[in-house]
Amino acid sequence: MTEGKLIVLIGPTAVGKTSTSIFLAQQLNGEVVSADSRYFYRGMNIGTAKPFAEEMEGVPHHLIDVADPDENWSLALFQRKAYQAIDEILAKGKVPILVGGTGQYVEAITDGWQIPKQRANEALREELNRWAEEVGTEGLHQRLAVLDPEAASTIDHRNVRRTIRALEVIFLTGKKFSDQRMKKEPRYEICRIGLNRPREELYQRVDQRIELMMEMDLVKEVRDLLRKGYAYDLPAFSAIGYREVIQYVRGEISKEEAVMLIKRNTRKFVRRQSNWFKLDDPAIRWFEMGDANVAQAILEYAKAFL
RNA sequence: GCCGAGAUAGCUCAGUUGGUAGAGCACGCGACUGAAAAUCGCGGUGUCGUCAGUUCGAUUCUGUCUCUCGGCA
Repeated sequence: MTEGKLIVLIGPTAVGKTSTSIFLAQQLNGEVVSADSRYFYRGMNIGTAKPFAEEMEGVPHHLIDVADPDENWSLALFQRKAYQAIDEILAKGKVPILVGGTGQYVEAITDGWQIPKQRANEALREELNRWAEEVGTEGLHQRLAVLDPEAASTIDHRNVRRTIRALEVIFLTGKKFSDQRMKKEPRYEICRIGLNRPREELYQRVDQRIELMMEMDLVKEVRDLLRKGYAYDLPAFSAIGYREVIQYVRGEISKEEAVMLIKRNTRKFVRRQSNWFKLDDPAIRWFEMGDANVAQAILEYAKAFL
């Protein structure tokens, strides 16, 4: 028994999710729930390509500008807030449209992820990081292999970050990480709509978008954030565009290098995103954004689902 | 015009005491459960500038030509 119908719009950065989602919401009496890990943060607008208020054309958006850059959001917190937003929209008799972006976050909703309850513990993470420097990442991973062989087998031995998270959960809960990480039936009946474009075209759009970001003065946006007192090494500033501009602002690289790096890293990001949303996934109905009347075709498909 | 250095993967370059080659980046693929725009793994890629000589065998040695970059006129 699901709690309602959910439309999920997925696809890589710069494919055209924003305009499609707003069009769908207008046509279907819907509201947008963002599944983009960088839209949470207030003041991070240009570099994240966050939709502007005018662009939204009155369509309500959820989970955008809900935190300051020094508040650390997470998968579990996102999941809770997203469920809440979706349920509220359904209660109003409207159509929720989840739009992302962040593959892990989308999947947590669409695949009913049961996330280990243990929250992040910075002190322990620091301690484990120091330990990793002593015994090496291999040593850390071997420790995990002893405590939770199943988790160890799914985490690469050189991936310190994921190894540390698994150890953190085990140390703090006294239970295996692999036993606390599960999937249940999704809470909603889901219609997955994938937006696609040829890679080459996507890369071109990415490059153009980045030039535009520089014209809109991303550098000033970053300077303003730092001037407000936010530390340059906040997790939120690991976002593409921000970390490179921060390097530039701190005099570590030239502006040209920063732009080049932003382009390069965004392309890599496109590829990593494509890993979550696969073209041969039978659960996703893909639409080519270059085609004529795509928006109409997507609308028809969504209507048939509802 | 002369002298010197160079020409090897899409790019920057390494290398082969002669047995047809390898790094980084780019590019492609994959993992992902409270940092995820994060973090990490796997994989191709080549007439080794031209023509000739020496050699069983040349990308490697010799000569030649072409081009590039320095310096000197």
